[in-house]
Amino acid sequence: MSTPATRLRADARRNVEGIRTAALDVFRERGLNSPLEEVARAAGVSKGTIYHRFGGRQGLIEAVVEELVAERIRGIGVAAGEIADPVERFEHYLREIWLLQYDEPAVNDVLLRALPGSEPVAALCEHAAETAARFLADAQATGVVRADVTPEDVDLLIWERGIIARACGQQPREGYRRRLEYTLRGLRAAA
Amino acid sequence: MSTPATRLRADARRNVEGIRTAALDVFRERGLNSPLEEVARAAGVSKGTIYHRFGGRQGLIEAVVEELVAERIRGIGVAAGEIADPVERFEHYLREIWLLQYDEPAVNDVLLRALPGSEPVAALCEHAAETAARFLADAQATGVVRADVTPEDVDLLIWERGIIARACGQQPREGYRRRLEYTLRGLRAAA
DNA sequence: GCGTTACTTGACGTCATGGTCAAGAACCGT
DNA sequence: ACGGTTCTTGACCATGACGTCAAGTAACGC
Repeated sequence: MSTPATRLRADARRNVEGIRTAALDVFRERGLNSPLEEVARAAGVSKGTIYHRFGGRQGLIEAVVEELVAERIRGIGVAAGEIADPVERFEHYLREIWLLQYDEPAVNDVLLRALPGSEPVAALCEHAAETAARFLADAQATGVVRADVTPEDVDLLIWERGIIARACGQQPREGYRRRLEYTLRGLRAAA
Repeated sequence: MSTPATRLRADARRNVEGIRTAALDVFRERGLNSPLEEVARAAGVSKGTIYHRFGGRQGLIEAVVEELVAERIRGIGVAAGEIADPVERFEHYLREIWLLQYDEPAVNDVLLRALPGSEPVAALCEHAAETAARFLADAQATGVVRADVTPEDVDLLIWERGIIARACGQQPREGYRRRLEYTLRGLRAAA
């Protein structure tokens, strides 16, 4: 949709942009399962137009996922990568991902792999999982993080947080954050 | 419904029992939000009958919640109460509740307070929360469990597990169990 | 300006769920 | 075995979502 083979008419271009913007808003607020009619209303078009322009929910998601979440997930990986201490790096990465899951419900719809068949989304998950695995291995090498934690455990801890954050509703961020630390602390080897 | 003012007709009594049994099955399998039509089918009656006999989902739940989960939740409290070591007692209680949440999806619908306005269900939650708080306080008194953990934290840790267990799907029990230990370990004070 | 074509609309069909109720079936006392 | 009463049924309405398409509207090229 970004560089169409045949140039779009002016109103169509306007609408595509409007829908993208509206989708960012609505998806941020309510997650990727929001009714498309909601997006349509916010964009001031009818839902038929969304189907025309994006082919349905999947296409729409793929059109906004980069701006919506991919950048931020990758940003966290990069920021963590700059931390020298492996344990701190690993824990910082996990903590930030977990907080992002709280702050952006849409992240969970991606991380929960709730969108089978979407190549860009799958790639994003893959990338996040690999980053986590790398950081985990480094952190375990120091002996501070338990050796019996598997990369799959980390994936699932992220998955679990996604489920929680999605259901979080009005839970205060501070308590959520504090409970993250319990799990993080539990990943360390006994002293 | 257990001791009706006016004696029920034979077919009605038969149906009430059939519906209760079917509800136990269906609720165990799919949680307390299963379509009532499902229960009706399993009981070999039509859904109208359920509305007649139990007044709707809420009434039906109240009619089975005792057998479905209350007994087991209380059982865990009692069993834990017999453990002498406060830390072990606290951890055992939490672990068993968490596992029950995995094993019986219906427990979560109760513990998640997803049934506003149901007195017996609310009482059950209350009881579980109080038990947990008591065990927590004892465990903290030994200095082994972090002093900054609040009873509300424990409530919410249980709540979080409920959300997770409910979404768990095909996740293997063993991994679920292992990840519980991370959190449990995280509740202990640093050594 | 005007015809052609791209674009948009919103009503429609569908599905899954919750809940209701008039009409018919089953039971029970006599 | 029959009448009155209790009980059950399943069609019915409502809601809220998805996805489609014929018909109407608006932009573009000339």
